[in-house]
Amino acid sequence: MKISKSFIPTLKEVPADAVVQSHILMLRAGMIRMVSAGIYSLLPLGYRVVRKISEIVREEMNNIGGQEFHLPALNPKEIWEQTDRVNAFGDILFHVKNREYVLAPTHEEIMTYHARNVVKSYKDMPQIWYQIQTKFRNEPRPRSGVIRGRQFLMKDAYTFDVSYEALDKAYMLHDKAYRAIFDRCKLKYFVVGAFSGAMGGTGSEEFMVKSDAGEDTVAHCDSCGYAANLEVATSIVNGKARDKKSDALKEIHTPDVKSIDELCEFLKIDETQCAKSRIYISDGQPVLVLMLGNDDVNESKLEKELAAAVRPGHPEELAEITGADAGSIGPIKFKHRIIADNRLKDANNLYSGANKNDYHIGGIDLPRDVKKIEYADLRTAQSGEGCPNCDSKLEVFSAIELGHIFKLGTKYAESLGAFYLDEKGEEHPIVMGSYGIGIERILACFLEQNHDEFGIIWNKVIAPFDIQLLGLNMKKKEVVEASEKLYKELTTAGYEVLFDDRVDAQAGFKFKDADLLGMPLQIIVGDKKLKDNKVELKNRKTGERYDVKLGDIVNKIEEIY
RNA sequence: CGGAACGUGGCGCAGUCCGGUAGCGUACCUGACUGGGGGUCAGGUGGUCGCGGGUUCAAAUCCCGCCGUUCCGACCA
Repeated sequence: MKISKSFIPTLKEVPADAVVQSHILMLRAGMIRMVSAGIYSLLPLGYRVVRKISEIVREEMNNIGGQEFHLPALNPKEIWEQTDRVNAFGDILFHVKNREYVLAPTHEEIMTYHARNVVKSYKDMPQIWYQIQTKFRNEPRPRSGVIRGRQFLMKDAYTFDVSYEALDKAYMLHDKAYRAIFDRCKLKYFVVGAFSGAMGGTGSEEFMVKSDAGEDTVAHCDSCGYAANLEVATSIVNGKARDKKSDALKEIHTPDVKSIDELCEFLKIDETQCAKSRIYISDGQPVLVLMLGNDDVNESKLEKELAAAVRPGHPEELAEITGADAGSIGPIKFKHRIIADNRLKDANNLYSGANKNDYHIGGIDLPRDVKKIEYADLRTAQSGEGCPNCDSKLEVFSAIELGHIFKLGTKYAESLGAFYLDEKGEEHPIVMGSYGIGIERILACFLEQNHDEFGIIWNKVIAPFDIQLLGLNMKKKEVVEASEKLYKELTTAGYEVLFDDRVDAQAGFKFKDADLLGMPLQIIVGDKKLKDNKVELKNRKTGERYDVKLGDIVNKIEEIY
């Protein structure tokens, strides 16, 4: 393709609205333009990449026996009411104003609609159905360019099986296909979900990429692959060792001491001698949560432990419940439920609040002084702590969710009436799985991982073109002739070539554009080297340059590409 | 939905406090020169200053309302 005849609007300056690297690069390289918040047009260069990514996804889905559909994005609302998902999605679901239609945010309903009354026998299964299609979600806050949009491309797949055992197989196939897809796209990714090699796992796995632009926080171990959302992540940290001798309880006057740090400073003690108190309200009842030192309470873990939603107590509530303000609260004489983090298990000689302003209590022996205490894992894991699966250290960072595979079960089959008959003629609901991949997210994640200060660095798999051919001075006849000839030769040899044939652009301009657009190889045709019958071949990633004789160019490319 | 910032030729910004000729860089058009890291010179095109209302002799500028975009938070099947 010749640049002089193409629509590739590159930008020299960084657009004010773009913050994350992938977004900046897509805008600067002329791949996308925003139409409205979270709504983007893919320009020709961007769409070429999206098509290449889609083709890889398609091949790997077909490899595991998937059959491609193309379903409507416009759905009758009635079907969504049958599964109660008009309610479940709430404001996220787009509604059409002049018909009883909704814009589909996903396609469990429609796929199940097609399966019901058609997939009637155990002989009809297994089935793997998928599509690559536009989804619509009224995100309250679109952000990070294409990473979180109101309209986006998703590969969504659905499996139909006779049993949970058969579903496990379908799930495994998708796990395999997803790894193949992300490997082929050369993404550095990891998998979150308790999938420790044993069959089944938890029934859900997320494929993620580390990125500051990510919206999830995860703990990950590079050496064994352990990965978990921070909401559930565990880590190995020492508890408070029990001292041989327990001191007696003693009340200490601690004026104006509010935080653990201030308490340690005031009493010249270590924070691991302190039990931090937090009051939460759950089901209208107060709960005292004790943490060792400055450990953070993980509210998700607490909610799981209590099997109910929690919220921190308001200042007025704290005074009413304990008789003291935050900073002076503790377990001694506390009249309600007490849960302590596992690090405090059976600890003694602890300092904590006295439930009396400006006083703390020392010498607390939990088994001796706090009879009705429960223990649980309530802390938030931190970088540098021990991996729960191996001897290595955890790292905590934010990440982007690229794909999700999920064992659905029979929920949709039951609510939409998709049943089949088994060998004995008995009726059962079809057992389903659901599997998604964000297509633009693959693109964004790739860019997050593959760029430098000058621009994009594509690999050959998803690059929009293999080669950018630069005719430096297109007013010189020799340069025009040589580069036009190379363009034909390379195209004939099967390479996709973006030919910078612009007459009015200076050499420097073309170099900058080529580095920004980032095709794996650049061929530079200038009159100086042409005098020796040579052109320059540049590797965008490594920066290596080769002077190559005109007749050898295809051979040289085959050698290094 | 809560907090904050911004909105001025295609893009990046100044001007707003203190009301009075819309400005700079870049891009674009014409011509000449230049031709290996976003080139030089000369001459040009292009703006309802987000929208609506108000104050005023006069509003990009002051006041009120709305809209849009971005960031932080909440939310995220």
